[in-house]
Amino acid sequence: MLKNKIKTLLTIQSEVESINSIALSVDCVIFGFDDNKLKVLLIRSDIKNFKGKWSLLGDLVRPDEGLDDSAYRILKQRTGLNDVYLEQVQTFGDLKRHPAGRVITIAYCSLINIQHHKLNILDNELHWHDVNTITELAFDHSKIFKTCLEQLKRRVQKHPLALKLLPNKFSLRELQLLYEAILSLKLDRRNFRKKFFAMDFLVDVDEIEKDVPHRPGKLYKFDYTKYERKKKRWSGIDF
Amino acid sequence: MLKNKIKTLLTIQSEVESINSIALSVDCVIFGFDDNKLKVLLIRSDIKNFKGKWSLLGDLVRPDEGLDDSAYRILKQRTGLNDVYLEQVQTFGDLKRHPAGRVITIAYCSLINIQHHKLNILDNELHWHDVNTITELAFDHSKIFKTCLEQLKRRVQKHPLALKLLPNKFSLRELQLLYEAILSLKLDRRNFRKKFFAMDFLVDVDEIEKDVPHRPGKLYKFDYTKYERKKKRWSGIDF
DNA sequence: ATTATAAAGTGTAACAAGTACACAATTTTA
DNA sequence: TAAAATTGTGTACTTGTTACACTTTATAAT
Repeated sequence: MLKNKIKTLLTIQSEVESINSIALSVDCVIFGFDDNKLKVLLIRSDIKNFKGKWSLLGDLVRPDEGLDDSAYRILKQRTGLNDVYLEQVQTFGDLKRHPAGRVITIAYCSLINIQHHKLNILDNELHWHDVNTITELAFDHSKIFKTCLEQLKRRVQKHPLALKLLPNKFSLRELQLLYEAILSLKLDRRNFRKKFFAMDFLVDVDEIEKDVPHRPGKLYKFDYTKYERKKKRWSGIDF
Repeated sequence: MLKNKIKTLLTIQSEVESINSIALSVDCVIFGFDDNKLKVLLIRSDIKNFKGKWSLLGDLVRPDEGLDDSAYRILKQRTGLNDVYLEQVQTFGDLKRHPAGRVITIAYCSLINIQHHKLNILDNELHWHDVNTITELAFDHSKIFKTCLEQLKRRVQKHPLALKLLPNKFSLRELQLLYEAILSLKLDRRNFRKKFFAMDFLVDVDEIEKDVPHRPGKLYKFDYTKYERKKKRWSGIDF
């Protein structure tokens, strides 16, 4: 009996090594916007080789969950948020990327509103980092982060994604500072406003900014319904 | 001692069951251009559930090979070609996408010159299909194919990828027919030529078309070196 | 040889989109 | 009440995109 059990287990061991020895994880690049800076949420690595280094938030994919579900689970666990913007970006599978063996990871990009009332980063191993001060991260996370940031830069120029980083109501100054932070460049205020108004997705909520040490600006919200309608009407080649 | 061994093996068993029971494959969407039509290379599925259905070319990723390497291996095996354009597109991991269990797959898009002298599709289970006549494919391959085709449409508008589908020397008519096939629209000949010449990457090879039943056009080749140089100079936000 | 056919090769005007740029009005703070 | 900070607004210029027609050159058919 015992001999049999050992035999079975040895078979499994060999399967692990020969067939199934690729593990699969998801890593999330979670962006936020605070203090007029684009930030990314990182956690201190607890893995021996990278002790003390910062890393992306990730976990192994469970055999019974979809890939997106896995990313949503990680986000929910770490931020408490449920309905967030999430997009798969790229899969990374270099042979040596993980010291524990062959682990390939699917990178997701997430955009969250850092001021969201439900957002609570309790874990003090977690920290929001200015994207411009990111240097070395654990594993190949620098590469993953760079890839996601570049994709974000590309995407915000064609889609109104960036708004996911702002509160529901925002001023045009906030919106412009956000774009400037993401793209790391200065934009012309008049042209920026003209462009956004021309899109016709901003709704004047008839309120003004509070607690600003200067003339307050009007607040707007983004009409996602209108946007989705218009997007469908284009349907075809899109960017 | 024995007890210890069993313990180790049991740990491994539990890892297999809880963590590691996801298999990983690569599927290639291989595009070609022939008879003024955009084509995709498919193979008849040998899997029971999809007997007779066409499917993309894929294989399991080996534990000791990189993801791109895996895709290159598949291409080499099936087409005999070595240096082809390859790009990772997206990873698909729906729970029920494969009848044999949990298999997640990384989709690659490849562009090859169908007239390449080294290209030989010996296997008669392989066939080039007009992309416009693709209906139902095995597994979730219709979805994967659609995703890759859409990405191709987007990419060719900003990058000169499509040229990988043509022979080294080509006429402007061939080039335009190629773009029209990919984007499924008609383009204005004068504007098309103007745009391409303005890019300044086409080199007149001082030859003309042969065996065409009309006035032959000049042949050009694409200056990749010049293109790469210019691309680096933009380096920053790119599409 | 002559003619029909098929596509090559070429430029300009109209329109749309993007950029550069300056001043008066409003609110807070000192 | 003056200074600071930012809102709010329009126009001229430049660049890119689209629409559009005729002459030339080679082949194929008669």
